[in-house]
Amino acid sequence: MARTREFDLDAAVDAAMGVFRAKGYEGASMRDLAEATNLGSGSLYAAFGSKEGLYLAALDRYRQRYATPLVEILRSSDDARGVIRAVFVGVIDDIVGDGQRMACLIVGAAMERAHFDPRVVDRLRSTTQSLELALYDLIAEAQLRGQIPADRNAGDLAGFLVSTLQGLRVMGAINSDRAALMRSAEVALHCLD
Amino acid sequence: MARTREFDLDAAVDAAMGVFRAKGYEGASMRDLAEATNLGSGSLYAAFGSKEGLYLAALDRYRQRYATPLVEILRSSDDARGVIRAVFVGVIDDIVGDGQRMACLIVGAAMERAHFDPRVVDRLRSTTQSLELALYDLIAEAQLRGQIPADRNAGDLAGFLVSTLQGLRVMGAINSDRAALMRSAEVALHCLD
DNA sequence: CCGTTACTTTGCCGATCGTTCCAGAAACGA
DNA sequence: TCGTTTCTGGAACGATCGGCAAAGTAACGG
Repeated sequence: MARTREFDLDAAVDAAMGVFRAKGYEGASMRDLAEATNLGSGSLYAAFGSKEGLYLAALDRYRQRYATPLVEILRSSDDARGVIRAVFVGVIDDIVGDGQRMACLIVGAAMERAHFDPRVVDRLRSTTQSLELALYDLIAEAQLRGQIPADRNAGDLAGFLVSTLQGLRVMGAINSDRAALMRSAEVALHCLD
Repeated sequence: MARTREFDLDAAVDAAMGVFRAKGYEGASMRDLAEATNLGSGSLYAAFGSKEGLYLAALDRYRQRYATPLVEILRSSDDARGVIRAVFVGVIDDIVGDGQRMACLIVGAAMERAHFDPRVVDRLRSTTQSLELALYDLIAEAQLRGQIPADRNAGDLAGFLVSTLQGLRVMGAINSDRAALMRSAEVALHCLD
């Protein structure tokens, strides 16, 4: 055997994720990434293969850290309106929270990379679909209990809510106005009535 | 006097807009832009000052060409639901239409440039606000005529609809499924009932 | 027709891009 | 402790970046 890896791969991915959120894919240079991760470029290439590979790892980390918890919230309770509202509030707080960074790596990836990298598209579809599916299950069961009108199509509502979340992220990038975002979210929630 | 400008500035801006839509701000090089406009880079710098200046001109062109017509549609009729649906259908067709390009330079600018360039932010806010105002006027007058329930807040609805449009552009970049986008749009329109 | 003026092109600048490679450091088995 | 093996950081690669300056060219007033 021989020398073992010294640096923390997870921490490096986290740091890279931050750089990509702040500067985008093209705007982030490998030097930026090497500096942020406190690694030499050789180590980065040995670990991730290429800038694109590092970006995919950062995108996966973002999904795991910010998208998966939303699904878990949605599956944590039977109070459909309550958990959906909680998800919306969480996302809005995230948007307004750190105004410097790109709010959402997923929306950024959709705009900047989806047309060039099918692996990015796969990940984005997987994320939106799992979110949509969690919403669908939640809504469908609430309809069975009569908490949401049964004449609405649960799949349509789920897709609409996912779309609305992405819209809030865009609007938040243009105008980081928490109250305005909340008003739009409340209108969207009103669609469940 | 002296020699007059030979090339068509408008055509150059159009070509640059296409390049920025396809590649984003950082992804588009001045050589890409010079090639697309059939101009020397010197002419581009004489006319626009910098890459950022050219980007702003392209963004303004995009607003004029794709955002202003939406406002005009909204102000062209008293049939609130009809014109709003027409706007949504138009945007969705635009999204699905040319699958290669970034659907919307405005969303792309919001993600990639808003955090770096306040002049971009000004333009994005101006565009979303004019769209929101047109929607507000339309909805408020429809409420006076009893075509939309008067207990809804017209401003909230207008902001929500603008946000929804941006969300559709993001979802379209991830999955260019016209029927799915239309279903989400129909749910959003249902909020006017 | 010429002088002037402005526009266009060309080529190049220093800097930086993503990537590769190598010399040295460090951790293992023996 | 030593030899081997792997990892590390930084130097350096060719290419390309945004930007610029100077030479060349075309259109005007006179």
